[in-house]
Amino acid sequence: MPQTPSTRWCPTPEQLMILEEMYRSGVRTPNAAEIQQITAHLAYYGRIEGKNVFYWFQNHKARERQRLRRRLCARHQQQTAAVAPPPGPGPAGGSSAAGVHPAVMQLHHHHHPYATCSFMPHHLGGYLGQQHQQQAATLPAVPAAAGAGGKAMLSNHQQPEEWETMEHCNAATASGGSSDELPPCCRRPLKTLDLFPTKSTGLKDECSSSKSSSCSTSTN
Amino acid sequence: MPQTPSTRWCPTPEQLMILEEMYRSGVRTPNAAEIQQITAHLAYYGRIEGKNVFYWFQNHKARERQRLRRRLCARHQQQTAAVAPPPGPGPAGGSSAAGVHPAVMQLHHHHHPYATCSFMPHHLGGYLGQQHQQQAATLPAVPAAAGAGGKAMLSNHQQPEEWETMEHCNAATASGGSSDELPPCCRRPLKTLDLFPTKSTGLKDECSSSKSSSCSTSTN
DNA sequence: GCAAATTAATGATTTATTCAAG
DNA sequence: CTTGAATAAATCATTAATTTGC
Repeated sequence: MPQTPSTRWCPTPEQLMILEEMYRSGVRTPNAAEIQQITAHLAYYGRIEGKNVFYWFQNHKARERQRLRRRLCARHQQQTAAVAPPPGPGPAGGSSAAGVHPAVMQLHHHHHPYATCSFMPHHLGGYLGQQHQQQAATLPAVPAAAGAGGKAMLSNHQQPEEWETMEHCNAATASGGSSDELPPCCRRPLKTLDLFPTKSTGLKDECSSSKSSSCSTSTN
Repeated sequence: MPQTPSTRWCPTPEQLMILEEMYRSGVRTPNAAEIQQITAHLAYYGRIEGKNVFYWFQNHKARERQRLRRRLCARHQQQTAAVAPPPGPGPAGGSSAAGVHPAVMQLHHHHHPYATCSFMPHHLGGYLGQQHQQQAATLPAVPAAAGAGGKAMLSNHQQPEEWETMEHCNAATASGGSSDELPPCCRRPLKTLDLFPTKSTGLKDECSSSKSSSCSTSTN
C-alpha cells in the first residue's frame, strides 16, 4: 500500500528542528493564526497538520516541565533530611546556557506544498480546506453537517512558566503578532504557575487523596 | 449595538432542560456528530454553538462528579475526626431539584434556525459553515488559510464513571450511533476511573508532593 | 545478521483545575 | 455563587529504539 496509513504524525528531522528552535526562542502556546503559519511552513518538509503543531507544543511544554520537576524532586529528596534548601535552588551551575540564537523564525518563506491546514484532532471530519484530501473517502458516516474541532487552540501566548529555572531565553512574543484581534476572553493575566502545584487558591483537592509514591521510575 | 456582544453563551431554560435530560439519560461525552445534532436541535431555542454543547457536557460531568466527591469526602471526614469545624458559611441548602421528566430526547426534530455549527473554542475562526455569520466581520486578521478548531470532541462515549453512587440511569449509548467509522485510535477499552484518583498505574506522580489540604469548602 | 519481544519516547485524548463573566 | 470557557495535568496508545534468541 502506497500510503502508510500511519495514524500518528511522524515529524521529520527538519520539522522537529524548527519546532524545537521555536520553542527555544520562546514560543510556547501559539494561537490559531500562529499555528497556521507554522504548519504551513513545516508542511514544506512533509505532511503535517495544525493539530500536530498544537499537540507538539502542548506535549513539549508539559514534558519539559515534568522533566524539571523530576529533577528538582530527585535533588530535593536527596537533601531532604538535611535542611530546608535555599529558596532558589536554581539550575545550580547547570547548563544555564542562555545563549540562544535569535529570530530563527522565517527560515524560509514559501507557502503551501502540503499544509493540510485542517485542525480537528481526529476523525471529526476535516471538512475545511477539504480540497484535495486523498483520503476523503475514508471519512466516516458522520451525518452531514459535521462541524469541526471541539476544544482548541490556545490563544494568548503566556510566556512565563518554566521561565524560572529553564534557560529563560527572552525574545518574548517571538511570533511578532501582537496585533491580532485577541478576543476578550483570552487575556488571562499570566497565571503564576510554578513548578510545584502549590495550589494555594482555596478549595482545590476535594479530599486528602494521599498519593504517596516515591519518584522511583517503575516500569509500566 | 443591537446585539449584545456577550462573550458567553447563555443557555435558555429549554436548552438547559434538554441538555440535562440528555445527561440524565446517559449521554456523557457525545461525539462530533452527536454534538452537531444536539446543537442543531437546541439552536431552535436560541443561539448556540457546538462548542457550547461540548463544554456543557464536560463541565456538567466534571461538576457532578466533583459534587459527589465533596459529599463523600465530607461524610468521610465527618466520621473520621468527628470534629472538622465548618470553615465556610456554606451555601447550605442547594437547589437539588431533581424532578426531571423522562425521555425528552427528540422533543422536536426540525433542524436549523440558528445552529451556527461552528465548533472551535474561540476566536480561532469559524471558517466552516460560515455562511450567514452576522459577526463574520469581527473575525481576526488570521492570515488566510485559517484552519479550524484545535483540540476536540471526544469520540467514544464511555459511560461508566459516576455510575457508582450516582443515579446511574442506564439507557446507555443514548444517541444510537454506534455505527460510526470509529477510527483505530478511539477504541479505548473503557477506562476504569473511579471517583478518587487512585492512580495505581505505575510511575505516576513524579514526586511526593505532599498536597495536604482538607476537604474544607473554603469559598473561592 | 535478521526478526520477534521489550522498553523508552512521544503523539493524541481525556480529565481535572482554574479563571472570570453574569 | 453558579457556570461557561480555557488551560494544564494525567493518561492512553502507537511508533522508534533497543535488546534478545535463533
